Amino acid sequence: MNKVILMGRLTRDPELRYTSNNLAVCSFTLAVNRGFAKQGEERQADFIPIVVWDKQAEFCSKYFTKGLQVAVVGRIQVRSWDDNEGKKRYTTEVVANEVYFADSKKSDIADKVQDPQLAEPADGFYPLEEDDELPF
Amino acid sequence: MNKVILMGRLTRDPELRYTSNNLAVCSFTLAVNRGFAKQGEERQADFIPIVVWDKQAEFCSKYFTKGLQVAVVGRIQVRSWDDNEGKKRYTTEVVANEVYFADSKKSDIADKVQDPQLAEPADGFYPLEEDDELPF
Amino acid sequence: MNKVILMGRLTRDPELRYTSNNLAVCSFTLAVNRGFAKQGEERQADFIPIVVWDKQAEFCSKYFTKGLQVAVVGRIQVRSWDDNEGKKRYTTEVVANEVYFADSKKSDIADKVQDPQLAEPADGFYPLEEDDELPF
Amino acid sequence: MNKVILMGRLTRDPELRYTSNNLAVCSFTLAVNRGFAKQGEERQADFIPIVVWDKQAEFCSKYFTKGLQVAVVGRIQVRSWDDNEGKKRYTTEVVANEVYFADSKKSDIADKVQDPQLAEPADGFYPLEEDDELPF
DNA sequence: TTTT
DNA sequence: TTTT
Repeated sequence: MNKVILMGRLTRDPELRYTSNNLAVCSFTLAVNRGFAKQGEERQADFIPIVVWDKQAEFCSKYFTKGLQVAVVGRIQVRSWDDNEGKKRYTTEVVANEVYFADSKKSDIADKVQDPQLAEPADGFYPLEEDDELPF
Repeated sequence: MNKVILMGRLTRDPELRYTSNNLAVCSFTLAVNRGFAKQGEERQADFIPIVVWDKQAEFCSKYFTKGLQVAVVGRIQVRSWDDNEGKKRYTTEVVANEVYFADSKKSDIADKVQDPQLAEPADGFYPLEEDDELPF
Repeated sequence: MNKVILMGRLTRDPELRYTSNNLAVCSFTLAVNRGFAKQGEERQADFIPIVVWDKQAEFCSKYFTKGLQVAVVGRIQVRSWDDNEGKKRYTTEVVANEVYFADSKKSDIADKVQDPQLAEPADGFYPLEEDDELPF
Repeated sequence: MNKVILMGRLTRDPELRYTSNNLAVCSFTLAVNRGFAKQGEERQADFIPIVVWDKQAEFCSKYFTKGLQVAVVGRIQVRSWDDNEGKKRYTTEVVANEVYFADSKKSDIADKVQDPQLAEPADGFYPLEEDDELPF
């Protein structure tokens, strides 16, 4: 079991790319605030990279914008890679398989969108093919 | 482990009451929409009763109103009681110990509220005393 | 958003039935303990009804037994029905779309099971047809 | 909102340390398997670093061992630091505030342990003091 | 008894 | 590199 639920704001507009296999991947960072502000201090936040695949990727790319408050459900993924000195590095991101508007005005969209594909979110363990590597 | 995360809208203004022990309890119902709308159909929803205790109860009572979109984290609780024919009945509710605005405009409040008590949410298994029965 | 994560023990062997549409449905109750025991007291528990559909239903029926510790991920569903006096009654259950062994010995099974269908859990909002009513 | 729920096995015995402020911190890595095995392939896993504070830290250090299956609830935390070339690096971990045995035999312990302190898990935003930096 |  |  590997479940993550986040609510936060996009730090930038999302980026949409395609794998060599022509599968859509959308990426953005969520600023997730921690608790309430302390007297005289700014609220702290965690900046968490999110990756979304396929139909959901296109949905995010179309409707999400910088500053928008959204909620996502997904799983934590830890990828390892070698830096240019040949040292092993680790990248952690949240692979989201459900995305929501957490914003009054925008959440009306969900009432209008009727793409049946969107009603069946890709499951948490997306069946990536050998060549469906992340394009970044 | 017993964890529930919901996002939905209040079907009415919340109700604030006090136990005989003078502990605040706030209750409301969340309408949680299911997936996306089918062509020509209305979106379906689950109507889920929420209970919040103590400081958080007063917070909800103060800031939450009918129609507002909010998110809650809590646990499922099943209470049994006897109806007037002496038959055992079951009531299921979500006891929330974290509450959030899922609404752009209202979520500004979190940046301004500085009650340190609110920064330490009551934990999921609230140490209710013998006489801290639900007042409803 | 409507997300539930539970870990607990089956109070009985699960029951497997089929809808008129021949879709498998498995149901059981999870006893989910609350926190730790108080001195001299028994641990309290919530008894939460679980419903599982399709392939996952058959999986549960095959491998789950009374007393086994398992974990489930799903959503809360509130169904209304009329009792024999014509009064509206409400039933709350958790519709699980991911199920796990939370038990050392049994969790080995997951290493051996290779049904690709099981790797793609039905999503949270199962597309029930008009006649896929719960058979109970 | 920042919620993580994981179930997996410890890759090593946990490590217990103390901050300069004498607060206990326990750290370990969870191997969380992804879905089911593919034909002829090994199951893949994510290796996720976990941090636990205070009473819970001492609990984990006492009862958790390499290979044990456990479940945790917490939040994702992203820390930044400067490497020895002065480059900004990011470390992601899960700060757990609830820990459970997901293992038949060990979960009996929870029935016996009666430390009231353990019944009140530290909340997700632990009020770390200025000098309660992670000791690693 | 239900929200947008 | 960060959001309100």
